[in-house]
Amino acid sequence: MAAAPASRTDDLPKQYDHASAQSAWYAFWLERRYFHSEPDPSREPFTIVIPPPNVTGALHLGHALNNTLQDILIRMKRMQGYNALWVPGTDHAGIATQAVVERRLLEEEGKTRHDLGREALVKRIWQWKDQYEARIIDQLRQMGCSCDWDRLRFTLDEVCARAVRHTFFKLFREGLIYRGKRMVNWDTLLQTAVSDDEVFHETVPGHFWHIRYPVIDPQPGEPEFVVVATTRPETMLGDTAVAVHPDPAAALDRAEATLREKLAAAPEKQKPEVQAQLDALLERRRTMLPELERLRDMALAGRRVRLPLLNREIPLVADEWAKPEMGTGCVKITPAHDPNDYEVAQRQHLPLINILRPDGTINENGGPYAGLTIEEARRRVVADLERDGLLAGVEDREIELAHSDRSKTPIEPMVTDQWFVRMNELAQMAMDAVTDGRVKIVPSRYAKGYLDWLSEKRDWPISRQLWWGHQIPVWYAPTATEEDLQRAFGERDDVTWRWDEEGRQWLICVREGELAADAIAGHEIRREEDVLDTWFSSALWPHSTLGWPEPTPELRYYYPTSVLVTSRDIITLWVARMVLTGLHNVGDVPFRQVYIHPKILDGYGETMSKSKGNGVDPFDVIDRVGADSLRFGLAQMTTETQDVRMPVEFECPHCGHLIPQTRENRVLPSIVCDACGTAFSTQWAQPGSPEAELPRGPVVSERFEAARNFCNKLWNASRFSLLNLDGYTAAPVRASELAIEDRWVLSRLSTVTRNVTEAIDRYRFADAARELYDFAWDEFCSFYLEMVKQRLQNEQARPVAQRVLAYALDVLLRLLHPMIPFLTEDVWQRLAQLAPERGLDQPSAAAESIMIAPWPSPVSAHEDAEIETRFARFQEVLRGVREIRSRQNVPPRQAIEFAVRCNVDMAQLLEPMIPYFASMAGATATAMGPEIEPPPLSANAVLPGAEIFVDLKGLIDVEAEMARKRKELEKIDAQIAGKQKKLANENFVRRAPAEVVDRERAGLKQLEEKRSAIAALLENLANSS
RNA sequence: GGGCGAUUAGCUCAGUUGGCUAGAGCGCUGCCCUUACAAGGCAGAAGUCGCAGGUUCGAGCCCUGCAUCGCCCA
Repeated sequence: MAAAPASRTDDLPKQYDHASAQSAWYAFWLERRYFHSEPDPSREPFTIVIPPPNVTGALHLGHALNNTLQDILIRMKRMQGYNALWVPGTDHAGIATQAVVERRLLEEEGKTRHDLGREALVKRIWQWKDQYEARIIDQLRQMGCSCDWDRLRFTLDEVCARAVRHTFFKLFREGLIYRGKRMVNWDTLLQTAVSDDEVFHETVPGHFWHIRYPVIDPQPGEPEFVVVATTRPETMLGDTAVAVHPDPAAALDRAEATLREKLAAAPEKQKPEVQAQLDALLERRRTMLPELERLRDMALAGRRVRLPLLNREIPLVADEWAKPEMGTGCVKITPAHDPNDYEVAQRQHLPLINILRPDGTINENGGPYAGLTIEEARRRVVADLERDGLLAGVEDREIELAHSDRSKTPIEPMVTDQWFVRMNELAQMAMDAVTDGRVKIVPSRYAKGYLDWLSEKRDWPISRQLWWGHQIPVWYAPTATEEDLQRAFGERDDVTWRWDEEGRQWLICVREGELAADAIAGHEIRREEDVLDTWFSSALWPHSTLGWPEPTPELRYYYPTSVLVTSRDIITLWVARMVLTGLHNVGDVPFRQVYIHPKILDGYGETMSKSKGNGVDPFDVIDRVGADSLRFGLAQMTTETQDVRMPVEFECPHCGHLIPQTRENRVLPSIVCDACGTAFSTQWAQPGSPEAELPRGPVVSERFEAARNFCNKLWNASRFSLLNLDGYTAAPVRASELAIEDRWVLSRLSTVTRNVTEAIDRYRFADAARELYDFAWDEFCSFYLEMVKQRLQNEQARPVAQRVLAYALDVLLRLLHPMIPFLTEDVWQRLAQLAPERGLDQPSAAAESIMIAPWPSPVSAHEDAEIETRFARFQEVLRGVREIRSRQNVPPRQAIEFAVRCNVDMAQLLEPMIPYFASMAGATATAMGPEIEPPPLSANAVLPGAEIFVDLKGLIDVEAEMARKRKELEKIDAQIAGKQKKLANENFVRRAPAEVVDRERAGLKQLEEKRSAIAALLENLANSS
């Protein structure tokens, strides 16, 4: 037998070196172009398009999870023989990216975007994009993602831009895109509209001002003033009416009825509170109703009030928006700056007066207040009202104030010109695709939110007042006639136009390229400056990345894609819109399935995000535990219903101490280690600041340690196998040559293969990971390797043992490869050197890389129930022997003897395992069978159908053993009592299924046997002491 | 206010069709540096399954209500 060359063992360290495996094998895969896919009609495609990460910043663990799951799917399908394509790319993320770059511009150079100008700012953002795209790609590669990098796309690149232009043009020509005035959330800092989902609400202390509006020519008996209340007094400059409820009595009745119901239903301790509300309402009715009804009559009579400060006459209108149970019962109407008031204005045909400039200062409609900021205007308006005696009072009040997510400044609602996509038919198409099953959402509960949201069919606002994005391809021609347009563009089918009644101008849309300012002779045209919402380009992602609108071979072959893997918060914003544009542009759904995975939360249950400071860079985890452990850990956590909660720690770079991350320290630029007292920096350290000079403390989580330990276990199991494959020869292995442990491990392997494949196919990643973890650790390592050791030392048995071991390891590595790509490839390549040809029936050359090796299939011929039963028995007895050894403190080195009392069948089952008791528990079996006489001084363990006696010849601590046995008896008595009670229940015996009753009876019998065995031993011990 | 989910050992989570004497990893305790692995081995302790009702022979699981937390929508 040849000794292993020294170099080989040196090459196999006792701990898995993830860093070297990662750098070596990713380069190898790239070099072999395994990630690349070309259309090939002879093979079935399996396609995933990446949810493109924002170039705003680097990836965190949420992205790591998302991409790990995609890679697991892609790698398994590739091994299964599909032509697997994973299209990578990034998203320009309009407002988010522009906002970061603008913020830095201001912080570092004190400049605004207007100082720089559009072209220069966009250039800067491209630089940012290049930097972060590279970073993101690097992160994905470090994680081992097998993306086809030749097909990398960016939502603003030429290919995607062309798809955007064609889509816009098509929708515009079909009349599905229109321009109109809408109430938007205006961010006065960034000077753009932001969508509802970019707005967060915060409760802030504020005031409630009561203002008197003088009634013009009040009739006798009528009040001289109408009092309104507002939290935003400066908006009065844009008031165009005051509203009062058309039937205040009925409205109060309804409010009263609601409160009475609530009172009846309220729990006792809340009753007083509700009662107080009711009393207040009744009081209000008594004191205020007559006045409100009088105001209502005045409104119907066309009475007007004078708007203070500006002296504008505005009508009193009757509208249900005025709530008699709230405030003064009257409400001022500012249609251009309040969404509800806007609706009132639509109903009552009131004019809109916009009082704001884009930067949030008051415009010329604000008269003497023009040019002031909102805050200044508010102070002046309040002061002036007070001077004129028109301020009726001020209350302190908490108000829910909308803030922009991007700039963190208060949102001003404002009516502006915006562009929209008409959703009616498009939304219906997208709904149908899910209801009729062309798109399957997994888990299915998420389909509800998708359908509910689409069913509202709200038009999609697509314009953004930004510079970073796809500029809307529309030119305005306010002076031209239709004849002019006809003359200029009548010959072109790539130009289309439409009359904008509201803006009194022609809108001209061009499919590609630009229109010159003098494209229409004698008229000047001007391009729309707004850009499209980022989601407009993301919505096209599954087909734009494949080359649409060109009828490319890729589009024909890979579309529809197989599955989209994403997180639930963008089901509506993104998934729904992809379905809709896919159907409209290509005529088919973009993907067959949508898999929604969990979110990663921090220790407080908050979503992980960079901006919050609780984001974890996958690099930190990879650096500490390796990409394989990161991936396997994430897969283990991906369960069906639960989000992943992950408390994280800072690792002190000086002493390695872990400091839990808290809400307080997670935003600090530097932290002082509480173990060694030395400071280190965090992700918040500004470049150039003193903190940035400190060594950086990575953020890590203990939750990856189990996966790390597992990878190390696998490494060592592989190491053992490799060290024992010297002299390996390939040859067919006949069934008759297989040892018990071979047959057992092959049987288990087949079952595991089936379960893992099914679990991954059903997106049950945690199940698949657990199946592999348990098998690899508890069966392959703890039993198979332990048992095969003996045969590997034996000249005769060695060749077959090596063949089975090489085969079993080979299959296990392949099953693990999608989750643990680097380690499995590393071992695969080493295995190839020792055992290049592997297999049981017909050994053949192994694939040159595990990445392209075939995915294992279950082998029914290997599944053997009898062997598995025998093993289960053996494992139980082994555990019994070990337990006695441990509880009697018999040192591991000291040999012991044991006997098993059991029936003949079981004795036969156990007989062949006798050598393994010796090697695995240091125990010699002296006898097995029904007629065993226990040694005089022994400890026992009672199993179903077997009793184990370990001969302790004077070593035994009798008192301890007796105490232990008494305790055990108590426990069993309780269990027996439970079962007896159950079986005494006639209802149970009569109504439960027979098999359940039988099982209970058998269980009781077993317990009783166990009880008497223990009682007998106790007596024996008592006598012998 | 509406919808979806969660609540199981100190921590992080499994638990399929109701049959459970409720499992795992980490942590904890005891023994062991046994030539694959101390990131390991063997053994052990630890749970009123959020609370209150209900259905059922039987509930961690099904139903109702409540509490707390999270997400989405208004």
